Amino acid sequence: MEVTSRAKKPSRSATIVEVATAANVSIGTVSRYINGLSVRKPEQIRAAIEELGYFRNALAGSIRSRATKTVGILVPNFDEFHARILAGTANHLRQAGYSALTVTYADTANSLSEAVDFLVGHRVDGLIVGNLSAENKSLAKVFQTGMPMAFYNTHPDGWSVDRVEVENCDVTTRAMEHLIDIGHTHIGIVTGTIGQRPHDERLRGYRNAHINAGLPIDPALQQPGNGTRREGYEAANRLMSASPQPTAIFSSNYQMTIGVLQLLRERNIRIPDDISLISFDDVDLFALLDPGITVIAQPLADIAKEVTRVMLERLSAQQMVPPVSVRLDCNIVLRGSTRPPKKAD
Amino acid sequence: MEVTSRAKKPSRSATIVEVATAANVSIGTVSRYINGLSVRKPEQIRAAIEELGYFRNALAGSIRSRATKTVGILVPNFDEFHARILAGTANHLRQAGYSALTVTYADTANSLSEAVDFLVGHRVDGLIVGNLSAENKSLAKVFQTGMPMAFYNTHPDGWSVDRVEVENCDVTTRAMEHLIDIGHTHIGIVTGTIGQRPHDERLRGYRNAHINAGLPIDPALQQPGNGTRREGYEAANRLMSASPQPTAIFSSNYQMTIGVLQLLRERNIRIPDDISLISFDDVDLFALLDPGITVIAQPLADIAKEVTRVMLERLSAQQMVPPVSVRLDCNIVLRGSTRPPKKAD
DNA sequence: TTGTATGCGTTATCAT
DNA sequence: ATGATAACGCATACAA
Repeated sequence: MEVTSRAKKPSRSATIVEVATAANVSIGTVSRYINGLSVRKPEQIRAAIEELGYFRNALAGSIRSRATKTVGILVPNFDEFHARILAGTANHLRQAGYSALTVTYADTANSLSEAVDFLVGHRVDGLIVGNLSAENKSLAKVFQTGMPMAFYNTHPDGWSVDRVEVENCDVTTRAMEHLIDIGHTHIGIVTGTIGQRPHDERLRGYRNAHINAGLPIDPALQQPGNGTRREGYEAANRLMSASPQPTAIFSSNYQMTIGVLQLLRERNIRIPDDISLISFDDVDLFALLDPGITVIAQPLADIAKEVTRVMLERLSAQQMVPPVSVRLDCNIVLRGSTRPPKKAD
Repeated sequence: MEVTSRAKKPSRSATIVEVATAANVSIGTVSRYINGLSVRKPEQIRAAIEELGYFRNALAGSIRSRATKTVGILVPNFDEFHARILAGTANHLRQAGYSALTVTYADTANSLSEAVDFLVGHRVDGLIVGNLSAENKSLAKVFQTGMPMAFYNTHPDGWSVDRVEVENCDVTTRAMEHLIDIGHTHIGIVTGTIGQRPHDERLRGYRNAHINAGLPIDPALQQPGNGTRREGYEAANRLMSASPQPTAIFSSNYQMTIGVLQLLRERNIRIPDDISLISFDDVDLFALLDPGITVIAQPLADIAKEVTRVMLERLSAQQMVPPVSVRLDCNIVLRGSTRPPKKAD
C-alpha cells in the first residue's frame, strides 16, 4: 500500500452521520451495516466508509448499549507465568467476540486501586484477576456491584466468587516423597510469601510429606523467599549455611528458583551431585539447564482455558448461578536435578 | 474490609447525576470535584460517591472531551523481550498521566487489522507499535489520519514516522570479529525472517565481518530460523550437518537460540568445547546456563524510555514537528560460550 | 465557585 | 429494511 500523504494534525475521525450523508442513507442503516445486519445498499455504505476513513467509535457505542464486549484482566506483571495465561485468555476471549483489556498493578494497594478504577471506568463487562490474595477496597466495591469476576491461582478470603486454582498441597507432598524415597532426610524449602494461599498450601504439602514419613520438621530448613529472585537467592544462601546442610531444596516458584540456581552456582554447589533441586513452575529455562530441573508444572493452558470459560459462562448467565470453583492438577516432571544424597562422610 | 453482600446481577453503576442529586449540588460541580478542581463542599460529594458506589464512566467522558489519555500499544506477543518493554512503557506513561491499552496480534494481516481497529475504535491518543515491519492496510489508514505513532525495533519502509531502533549491524560485526579474532573461520548464522529490517541488518553485520576479514561467505552456513524456537532448532540441525561443520554459531534472536541450545544438547555437542555460541538478546536464561551464553544485549529499559518519551513529546506538540529517529547501541556481554576452536584433527 | 444547557457519536425504539 | 428521534453519561461553555 502506498503511503503518500499524512495529515499534519490528528484529524477528527468521520462520524456515522457523515457516512450516512455520503451514502445517502440514515444513520440507523449505517449502524446496522456496521453491525453485520442486512441492508439494501451495502456497497454504497462500504464505499462511503472507505472514502471518509471512518472508524467506528467504540466508546460512544458502549455508552448507549451498556456493553463493551471487553473483559478486564488484572495481573501483577508480564512474567512468563502470566504472559502465557494472558495469551491463552486473550485468544479464547477473542473467539467469543470479546476483547481483553490488560492492566498490571504494582505491589501497592494504591496501584491496584488505580488499575481497578481504570478497568471499571472503561466499563469492562467482566474482570479476570490473577494471583491476587490481599483484599483491596476498590476491588471489594466493584465486587459488591455484582461485576462478573473470576480469579485464577488465588482469591481473597471469604469471597464467594468464580475461581480457577491448582492443587498445590498434595502435589508438593508427592514431590517431597520422591525426594524422601530416594534417601533425602534434610530437605530445605524456599517458601513464597506466607499468607498467600498457594504458598501456604505448598508449605503445607512440604510439611505433610515430612509428617507422613516421620521426619522432623526443621525450622532452619524453611526459609522465606517472598516469591522474588533476589530473596530466593538469599533464602538459598541461608539454607546452605544451615547445619546440617540440606541435601535437597524445594523452591516454591520459578522466580525464586532462578535465585537459588544463581546462589548454587556462585558457591560452586553442583546439581545433582552436591544437592538435589525441585522447583514449582516449569519454564523453558529449566528444561535446558544441565541437568534439567525437576519441576511441578502448572497447567497454564488449562488455567487460561478454564478461567475464560468460567467468565464467559458468567457473562452469558441469564440469572444468578452460584460461583464455580475449578481445581486443576499439576504434573511432576522428573528431570536430572534429583538424585540420592551423597553418603555422609 | 468486610464483603458482606453482593448484588445478584451486575447493577448499573450510579451516574454523575445521581451523585449530584445525593450531594445536593449540580453535575457541573461534581464533575469538577472528580477532576480535581476546587469546590465548596467536597466532603458532601465524596460521601455521595462513596455511598452510591459511583465509578466515573471514562467512555462517556472521552466521547465528549475527544481525549482518552490512553496510548495503544501493539505487540506481537508477551514474550520476555516485549514484556520488559511493556512494563517500562506502561510505567512511564502512567507517570505522565496516560494509561496503556495493550493488544497483541497474531501473524495474520487480519489479526493485525482487528487489533488496530480495536485501538482506534477506543480512540487512543497515540499508538506505539513494536516489531512491525510489514505494511498493513488498517495501520496505513490510521497513519494517514495523523494519529501520533511511534515504532520500536522496526517500522514499515518509507514511512516518515517516529521510531526507536537499535544498531544491529555494527554490533553484530563486532561480535563476529570477536569470534574471528580467537580463530574461528567457519561461523554459522541462524537468521531471523529475512525481509525484517533488524534481521536483515544482523545478517549484514555477519557478512561484513567476513568481508572485512577476507573470509569466504558460505551459503550453507546461513540458515533461516524465522525467529521461532522450533525453526531455530531446525536451522541449527542443518548447520551441524553442513560440511565443514561450523565451529561457532551466531543466533539472531533469543527464541531461536533456545532452539539451538536444544539441538546442541540433543546431539551432545558441548559449549564451548565443541562449538562456540553467541546470541542476540539477553535473557535470564543465558546468564544461568553453564557456561553462560555470550550475547548482544539490547537496552530494553532504554528502548521503553525513549519510545515513551518520543510519544509523549509528539502528543504534547502543538504543531507539526518532523519525525524523530532514535538509534540505541547494544552491548556485547562476554560470557563463557565462546572459545577458540578445537584444532582440526 | 455554581448551575444550566448543549454537544459528543453511537445504539435502541418505533412507526413506517 | 428504513428513517427519525430519544437516550446514554459526561465535559464544557456560558451566564449567574
